[in-house]
Amino acid sequence: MTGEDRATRLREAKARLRSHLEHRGLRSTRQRDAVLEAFLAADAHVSVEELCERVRDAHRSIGAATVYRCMGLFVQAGIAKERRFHEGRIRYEPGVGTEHHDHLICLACGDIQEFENPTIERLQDEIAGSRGFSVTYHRLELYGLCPRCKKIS
Amino acid sequence: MTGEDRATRLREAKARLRSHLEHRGLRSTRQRDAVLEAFLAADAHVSVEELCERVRDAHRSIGAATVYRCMGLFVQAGIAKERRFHEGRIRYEPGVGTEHHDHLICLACGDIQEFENPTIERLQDEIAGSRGFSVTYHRLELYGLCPRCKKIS
DNA sequence: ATGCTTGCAAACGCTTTGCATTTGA
DNA sequence: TCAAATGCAAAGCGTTTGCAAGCAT
Repeated sequence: MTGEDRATRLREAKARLRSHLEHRGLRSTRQRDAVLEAFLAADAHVSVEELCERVRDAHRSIGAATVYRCMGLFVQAGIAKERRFHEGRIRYEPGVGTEHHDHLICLACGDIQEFENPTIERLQDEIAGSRGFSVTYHRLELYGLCPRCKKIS
Repeated sequence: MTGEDRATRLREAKARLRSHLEHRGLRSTRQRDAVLEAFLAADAHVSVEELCERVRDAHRSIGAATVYRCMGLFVQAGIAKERRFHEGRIRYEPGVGTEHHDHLICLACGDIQEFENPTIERLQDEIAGSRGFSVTYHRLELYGLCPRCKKIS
């Protein structure tokens, strides 16, 4: 991602947050700003723990509860998407400026890559449709070893 | 599943457990037998909580810890497979006499259906391969509304 | 008799919640 | 001003673990 992309994404995310807050009579706070900046500056798929550390660099003594509450808010505002991989804890990825995608996860180093495959998407819809299901969302995760970890082991 | 299938599965599962235990110097206990019977008698995708209730019918005052330990043992013995859907808690499905499959889950009633699609499997391998990943296992879950719940809502 | 198993309760890790206090509009 | 937001600590939830007592071999 280029610096301009990042700047655009930040601007758009801030705009969405502002509108979401105004629309609901909620308030803009320094904590929310700090969490948003930390979230967008981090890699995709940050955990709350990682986010807390990052936020504390800018804003001493922010509570984990606040980070959780912020992220919940961002999800509602469409700024963040929640993901739960095999480890169980929640990770967040940007919800603006990203297309739908699935994940490839290295069990050794934890690396997470994204991919997208229209054929799989279509087949999923066909399978669901043939059983009368309407799909709200799906989860497709491939777990294994990335090239580097495969070599080491 | 017919009665004979069930009987066959039960027999095979017991044999596997026995051999697993002997092989490791572990012991056969009434609790392990009771949990195995309850597990195989239950629907696929039972939670530990459901399993505890069922086991208690046969064996009063069995601890949840024991059920957790039994299921861990059964997974090691290849008798059970662990699944974690959106709710977070562990569910188990039979590991003997079942083919690999993915899941279709109704968000309203919790119904879980199984499906299998060779084309999707192949595409997954291609995607992983093209990035140098070797896949150990995957997770494909389609969440939505089953025909019945779609009608009601 | 030995040491694997059990059941209980306590500990766990992550997330949510209650509440007094602070803060933004 | 005054409801919304924060920070802390406590509670929640499903799961795991330590330990003394029980039981299979």
